[in-house]
Amino acid sequence: MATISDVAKLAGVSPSTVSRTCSDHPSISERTKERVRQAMAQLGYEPNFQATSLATQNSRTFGILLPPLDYDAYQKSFYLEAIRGIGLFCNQKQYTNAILTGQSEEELLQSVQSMVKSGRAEGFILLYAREDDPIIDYLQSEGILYVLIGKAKKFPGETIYVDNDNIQASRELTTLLLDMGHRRVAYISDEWEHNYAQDRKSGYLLALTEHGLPVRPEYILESSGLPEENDGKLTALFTLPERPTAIIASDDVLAMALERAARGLGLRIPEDLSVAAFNDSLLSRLACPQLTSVNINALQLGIEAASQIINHIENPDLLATKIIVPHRIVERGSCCPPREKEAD
Amino acid sequence: MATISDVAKLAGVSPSTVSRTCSDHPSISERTKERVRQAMAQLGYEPNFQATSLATQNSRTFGILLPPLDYDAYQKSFYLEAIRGIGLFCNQKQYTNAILTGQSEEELLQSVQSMVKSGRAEGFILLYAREDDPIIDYLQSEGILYVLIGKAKKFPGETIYVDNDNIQASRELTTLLLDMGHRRVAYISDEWEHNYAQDRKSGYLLALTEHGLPVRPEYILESSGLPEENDGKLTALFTLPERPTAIIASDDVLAMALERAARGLGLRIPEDLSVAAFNDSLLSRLACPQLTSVNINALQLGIEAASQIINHIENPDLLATKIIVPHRIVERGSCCPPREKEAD
DNA sequence: CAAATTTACGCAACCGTTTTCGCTATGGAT
DNA sequence: ATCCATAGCGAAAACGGTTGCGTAAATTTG
Repeated sequence: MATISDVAKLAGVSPSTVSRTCSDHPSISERTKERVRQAMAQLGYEPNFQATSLATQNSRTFGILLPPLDYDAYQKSFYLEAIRGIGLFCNQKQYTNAILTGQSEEELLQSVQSMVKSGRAEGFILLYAREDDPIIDYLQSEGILYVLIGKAKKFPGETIYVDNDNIQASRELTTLLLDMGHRRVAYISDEWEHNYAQDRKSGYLLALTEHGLPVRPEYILESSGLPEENDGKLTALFTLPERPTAIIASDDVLAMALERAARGLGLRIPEDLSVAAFNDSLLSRLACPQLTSVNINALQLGIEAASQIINHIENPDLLATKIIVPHRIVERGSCCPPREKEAD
Repeated sequence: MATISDVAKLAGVSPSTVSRTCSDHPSISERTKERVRQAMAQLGYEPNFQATSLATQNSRTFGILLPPLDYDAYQKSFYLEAIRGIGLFCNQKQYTNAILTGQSEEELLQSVQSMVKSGRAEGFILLYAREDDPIIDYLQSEGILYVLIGKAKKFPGETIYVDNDNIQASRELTTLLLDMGHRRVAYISDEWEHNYAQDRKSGYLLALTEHGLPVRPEYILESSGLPEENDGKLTALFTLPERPTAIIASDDVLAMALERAARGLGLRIPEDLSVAAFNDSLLSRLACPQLTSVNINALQLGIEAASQIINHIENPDLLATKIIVPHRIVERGSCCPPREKEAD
């Protein structure tokens, strides 16, 4: 690899002049700069990354935190899309990102601490947001920059986060069903630990209230674990004396599991049960009938998160902002008006 | 952040002694080492990463290449699992990984070149393998270390790759169907550009031949693009005078799309059509009936790839090895013996 | 007990940049 | 002609480590 002094020699100048040429310093004449640029091109010179960051004391690198071991979550395309968005933006801005993951929360925390103390990372993007997170506590207490994808619960106001307006999205989705004539709409979520599920529930509740409908606790299912494990609870829901005619799932995967359970009980979709969900993953296109789902623009969530963190790295005194990425309800065949006799 | 001389002062030794203590150099007495270690612990010292890599001329970092823009591929959980495996191993070994992606192949190539020339990466893991890849050409011509997940076609023998035995897996899967009594088994793949699809086809062909069955070209569908776009071809396949009674799909997603198409033509699964696929993603558990699929252990593919690249970074004269990660056929409800009248 | 060896550590050079400071021309003002 | 800015560039000191080499003290050897 060519070094700065190789370039300097070839151009007949000193290393400092080459360095200044790279940053387009005004005190170098255009003539000299041109000579230097030619030499750089000729040698295919690119400044050594470690030397630069040692000298400037910044690493242009941040970590991306995947949630610690959570098998099924990893099946979800959301993370990959977000990562891709982050990667895209990084490449543009000449930043580097490092994926961090661990078997456990402690392992992940250790990696984070190590990245910080060794000066490798200038900040972190958390691909998840949960209520009580030791990692956030650490970052917050050390004053380390981080961006959340999801909603900040613990230190809102002082944390930067990128999210959808999940309340609004859920409200719209619920309203869609209500406007079709449904009066018995259920809500199911699996990841209670992830804050966005709570917002989606809030939006659901809001829409019900706005339409003057009562909130029936038996229509709200908040569980966790593999889809299969919920079959019992789902069966209970669908065999209620007044079973719901429509249901909102906080996730496509959950919706699919739910459809399985419903079909097992002889319910047809959408005739007997309308289903709407979130995330608009490939699944929603593959389901029969295709699933009405809210597209949350995961790619753009990633891009915005990267944009935010880089912006804050370069301008440390910027205030904590909150970015809302738009959503889009994609209507497909899984929702239809309720049958006459079942309408309220 | 504490520096090496902070530690040195506190321990009453020179920086070199601290450095040597870190690497457990034999020429430092155990007594002194202990004093230094205490000082390190007290200050929470961790060597500065950029300084270390500048001095030792190695960055303990490699890049992970996602395939350039390929919308649907990103929906697949394979990449995420592999990334997670890589991340897990990296953290253990104190290595850093950087995700690289781009809108186009050129963009990605540029990022790779930049990583190399700036000394940021010591190697790359390619999460995909395709026939004619300018990136591989570049890496090969510059003698840069890389590990493929998938099968190396262009420079086998000189490239390190981690893969499943796709031929064998496909052969077993096909045999499974043949042993059930199926005689008209079709094969469909979408990603012709990815080499593993070709191995899966080979395994399929092999099994047919071993059972003395003819290869019917009309039973082999190799296409690309979104699942929906294949509907025409699939319809043609299923309305053949002698339509297949079983079908192998190179991917779960494809299998789901295929089931949609089949159901649209009134075929029931598995009674009228047995379906078996690859990848064993969450999808295969969510399908009705659940899908028989080959689990390829994506997590371990990632782990092995990381292990290989780190091993080769640290021992540059190691020979190119080839790692085969075991697969596992997960039998679920989507396959059953053909109905009498349809059996050969 | 002197010589030779080994042990245990420090000095200083180096890795490839950035950046402060200072030097040397040059040109304009006086 | 003298003085002062200013433009344009180089020397050298950081940045925080690693490592070859030198050397004093401790130990072994003859």
